[in-house]
Amino acid sequence: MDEHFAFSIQTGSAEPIYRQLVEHVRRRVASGQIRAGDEIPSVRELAQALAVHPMTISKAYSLLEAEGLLERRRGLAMRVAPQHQRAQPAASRIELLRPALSRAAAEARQLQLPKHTALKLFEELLDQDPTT
Amino acid sequence: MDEHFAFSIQTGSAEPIYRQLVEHVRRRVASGQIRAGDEIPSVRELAQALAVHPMTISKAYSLLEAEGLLERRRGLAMRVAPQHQRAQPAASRIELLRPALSRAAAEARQLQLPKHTALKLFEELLDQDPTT
Amino acid sequence: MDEHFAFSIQTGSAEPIYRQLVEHVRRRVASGQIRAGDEIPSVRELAQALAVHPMTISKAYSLLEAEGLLERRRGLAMRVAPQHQRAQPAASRIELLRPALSRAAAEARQLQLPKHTALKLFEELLDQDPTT
Amino acid sequence: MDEHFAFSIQTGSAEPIYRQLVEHVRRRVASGQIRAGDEIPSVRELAQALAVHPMTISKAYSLLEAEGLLERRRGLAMRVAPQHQRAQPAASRIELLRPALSRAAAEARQLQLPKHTALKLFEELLDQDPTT
DNA sequence: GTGGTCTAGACCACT
DNA sequence: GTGGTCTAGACCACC
Repeated sequence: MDEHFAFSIQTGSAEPIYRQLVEHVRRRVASGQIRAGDEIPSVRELAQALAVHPMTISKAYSLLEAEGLLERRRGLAMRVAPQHQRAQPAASRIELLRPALSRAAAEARQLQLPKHTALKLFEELLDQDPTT
Repeated sequence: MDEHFAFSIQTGSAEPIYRQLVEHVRRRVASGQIRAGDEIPSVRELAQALAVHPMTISKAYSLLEAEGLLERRRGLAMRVAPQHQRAQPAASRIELLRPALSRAAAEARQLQLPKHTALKLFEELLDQDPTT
Repeated sequence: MDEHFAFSIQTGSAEPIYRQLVEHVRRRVASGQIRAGDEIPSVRELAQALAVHPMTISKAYSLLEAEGLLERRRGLAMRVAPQHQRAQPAASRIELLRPALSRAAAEARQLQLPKHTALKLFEELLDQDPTT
Repeated sequence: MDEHFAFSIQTGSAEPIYRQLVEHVRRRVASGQIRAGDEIPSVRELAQALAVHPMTISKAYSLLEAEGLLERRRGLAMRVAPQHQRAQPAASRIELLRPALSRAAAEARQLQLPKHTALKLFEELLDQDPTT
């Protein structure tokens, strides 16, 4: 299962690990890569796989549970809440992209970069190898 | 002079004030809006204008000095290092945009958004009111 | 651990405490007394041991991180960057001595002291009790 | 006269300009390069030559006057106090070198450099071009 | 006037 | 527990 999930985190990043996990899961669910009812890796399992403190994983899962995306089942692995909305339409998913893109746009303006230059870079980056 | 500089910070942001300042100045210099040799506002002056503690400003300035962008002159206002590269060409400035845009691209991929959808949003955001 | 580290500072000195710490750590690492991967004392711990404000320690550590010598790990103690050059060979360490010695040489010349006189004094001082 | 004096200061140094001047003069007098009765450049003259604020020069001169090395004469240029001890013997001059050399020795010990290595570097530096 | 250093202490975020 | 950020304010040094 770990392999299908392919959680990836960057310990050196400015973004805290638990938040990287939360947003990662949100996007996976929104895009339909993880579906309602799917089990997710246990805290310990994932903690070991990512070489992270279990409490960090736990915190992320708790937040996702609080927002109703995950569901805790006593003695069993957590799973994506069945009643949770499945893959959202692109029109809705796009809103999850807005914050990051809005920030990039603000920086581009401050740098006084021509619009086409910024767009060209973005297009290149969208085409890149997903591991980068 | 404050008006020409128009430093802007957001106190509620997750990004620390001192770092907002650092990156703000970097972009201003890279885009040529502040040029080599220009004096920057004094610590106290800017602190008062932004309603921030002087040490916060000082910390930002110190970091910019450490990276060679600002120059300290004892007893005088700091200024952009004269030997510093002036306004960088777009080809170079674009590199300052890459991190933010790279992150947005990664998110777009995770959301499995069609390329043109992401590009369209970015284009819209680039056209927006430069309130940031 | 404090004892092994034996950080020493002089509060009365003209050199600021945080800089004394920075250079102390640099030399310890260069000489191999502290090695890549070693943890350094926590900010609070060292602050208490030296009877100094924690922020002063923090400032020193931040500078060492900025130059890539220390590595920050969120929620954990900082440590010497693993990828950092371990103990440097004498040929390289000597460069860290050059500034202080260069200054002394300039003064000796201005004083028009015979070379052997200056050298003799230096030799004596090198033999002295390492109280510093 | 400026040429014979050849005051040299480094504005980028950590040592304040006024102190560089004070110690420069002390060493020149101690070594006999400037003798009792010699006139020194006026504040304005030297300030212009060094591109430094006149008050900085004035502060240095005042300190030297306070320690009895210089003498103020109304309406005339300051001069080295006639009663001031002329060139001091090497045995005495060496004491002026001790602080800088002591510091270098302490650093050499912390770097765990072999004695002969440090001595060799010092010897090289003593032989170097005085302008360095 | 300029910036620098340090202290005291609150509050936050992360592991 | 770890470090980070910020404020309030004192005191110093320099120009």
